[in-house]
Amino acid sequence: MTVSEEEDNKCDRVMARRFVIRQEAPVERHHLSIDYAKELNEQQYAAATAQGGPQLVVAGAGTGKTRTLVYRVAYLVETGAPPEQIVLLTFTRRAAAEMLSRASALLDGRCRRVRGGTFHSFCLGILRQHAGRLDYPNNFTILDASDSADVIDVIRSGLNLRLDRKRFPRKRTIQSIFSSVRNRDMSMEDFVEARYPQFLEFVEVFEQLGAGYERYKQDHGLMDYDDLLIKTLRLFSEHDDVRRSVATECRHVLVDEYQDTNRTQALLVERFSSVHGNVMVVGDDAQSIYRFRGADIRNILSFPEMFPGTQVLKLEHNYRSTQRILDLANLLISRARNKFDKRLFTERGLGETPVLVHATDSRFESRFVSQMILTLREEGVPLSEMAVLFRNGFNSYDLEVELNHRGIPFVKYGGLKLSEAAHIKDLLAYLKVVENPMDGVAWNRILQLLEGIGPKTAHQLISWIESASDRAFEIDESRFSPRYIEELKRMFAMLRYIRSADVPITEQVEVAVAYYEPVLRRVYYEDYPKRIQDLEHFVGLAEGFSDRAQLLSSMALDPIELTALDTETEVDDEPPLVLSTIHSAKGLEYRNVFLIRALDGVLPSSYSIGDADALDEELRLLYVAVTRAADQLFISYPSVQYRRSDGQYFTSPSRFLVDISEELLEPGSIVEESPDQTSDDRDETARAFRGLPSPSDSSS
DNA sequence: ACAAGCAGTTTTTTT
DNA sequence: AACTGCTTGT
Repeated sequence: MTVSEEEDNKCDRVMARRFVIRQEAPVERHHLSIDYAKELNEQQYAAATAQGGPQLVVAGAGTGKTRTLVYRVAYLVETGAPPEQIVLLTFTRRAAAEMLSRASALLDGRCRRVRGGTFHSFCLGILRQHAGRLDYPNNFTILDASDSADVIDVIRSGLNLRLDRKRFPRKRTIQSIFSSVRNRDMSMEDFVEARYPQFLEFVEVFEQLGAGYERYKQDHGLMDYDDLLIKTLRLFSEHDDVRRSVATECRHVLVDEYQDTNRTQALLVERFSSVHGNVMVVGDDAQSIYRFRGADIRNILSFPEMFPGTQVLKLEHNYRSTQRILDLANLLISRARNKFDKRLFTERGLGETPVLVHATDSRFESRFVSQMILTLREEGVPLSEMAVLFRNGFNSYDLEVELNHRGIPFVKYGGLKLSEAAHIKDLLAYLKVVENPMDGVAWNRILQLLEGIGPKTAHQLISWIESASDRAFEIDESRFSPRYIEELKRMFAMLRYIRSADVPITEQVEVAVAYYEPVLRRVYYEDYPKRIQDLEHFVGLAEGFSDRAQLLSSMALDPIELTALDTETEVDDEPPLVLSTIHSAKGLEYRNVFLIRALDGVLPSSYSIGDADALDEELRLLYVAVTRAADQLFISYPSVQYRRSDGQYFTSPSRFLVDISEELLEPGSIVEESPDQTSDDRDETARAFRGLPSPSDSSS
């Protein structure tokens, strides 16, 4: 590690460093097993076979971005890059896995060893190796957003704030403020002033809380999502030898969805590629939809400045959608305040005009969607080639009931995650304290599940556990109240067993579940059967992991959708219909797309009204939804909705959709045939909906 | 002093 | 469904 030192001082401005890379000798085409020029269009070919150096690929929706990246990986491997030195950073684990399996299929598995994943998981791997350099134990545990909020809550109660009846923000809000500030290079004060002016008086308290939060994590071996990125960056700047050795192993860095990276991620990309200088980022400024989480559109716009010598490539030929869908998409995006001078074109033909369907209420909307889906399936469209999209996870509850009722199998992406359900969090907490006995949040959770232990006692017990870390999991009977001592002993016995060597991970989970089940029955006496089912699924899931640490980090970084489990167990041969938030549908395509709840206040979200930038992002979100559709797009909205406070109320359709000409977006209404007109009148499904009205029946 | 239970409020989007 | 604040019970 001393070798590096004399060079270090010369180049402390890492950002400006430029490396000249000798280009690899051009490879003649007949040596390659894939005919890239034939498989790709001219623009895609240029991107896939580009030589080293920084490359920015601006790719509109449906222009074969994924395909290009897949061929890029194959090309790099074929032309001699060691697969394990190619790093493919994507937005979700799912995306990485899909791309790598497609690339592997092209080259008989030779791409298997390509490293791929999210920024967070890639950084986790680096940190696990070098945590010691940051005074962290290498078995540090990861806090998800609600764990962080719990830590913040602990700090807050420790601070003994005198609030004189002023409303202090909820722990969740504070957590998101902290995260936003750290992801944005902004001062706490500026951010709070801009986003939460009502809390401006608390800025000092926030600063104090934030400092306490950082200290607590450091002292207890905990990292939150932001730490995974920020601490990696810090590791690199404080230990240049680490930066160099990591970057040496990153011969080619490929980044998907670059428009949704934040400042930290952009800096990480720069560090990763700081030895070889081969970095290709792919993105579409029109599809930037993660501003709320710190994504900075300037990353993609100023990429060429950050990486001098960047070659910019564009993909504009859309292969996904028919022209009428693109016409609508182009119109929508042209109304964004920041105009994007990109116009998608297709050779797929005109196709069907997108429809805007008005439903009287959400039940009608659900019935319309289910009925159309059944009709389309009868016409030969597989369920899995159709998707229902919506703004918020809970927008599909009505529809889910209807789909269950009709026996239509579905998976939902973007709803509640398995690891976010309270009972799974409880179970994971047992494993977490065993993995990291300093994890006070996890202790707090499981201690309060015992009868007779509330916040105060839990707090005392945790202080005792922390001070006795060497004798952790042993109990000295005399110190504890007889009210809960027996329960406590039972729990510690269970934890000691899980902790003992040579217990396979599945057995650890089984033991924890066996212990936890009676607790669950008591705490969730109202709805425990469903929760017990989830636990059983979870036991099965544990089999896929080699050890506890792996299971825990995977649960934090790659959460499993709660509903995905239900459908997995059904012995349905038919791949299910997809329900998804628009965010989770990013990068995917479907033949038929239903966008439901296209209401003002939902899409655009009521939170964005009054903020021009936020509204713009909602518009891009709509653009993303529209461009998922290949063949047909149905947008629908109910004109009456419920609200707990004032019952039913009238709604208005999304402001983005009201003034669009009927040429581009055809209005439709739902007609219910009276039951006696049909042969099978008792059957609900026999009532036909006419989703696509002929011009004559638009009388209502 | 602390735990537990009840009622009313509040929910974006995600690693 | 989860969180907060309030009341009651030990």
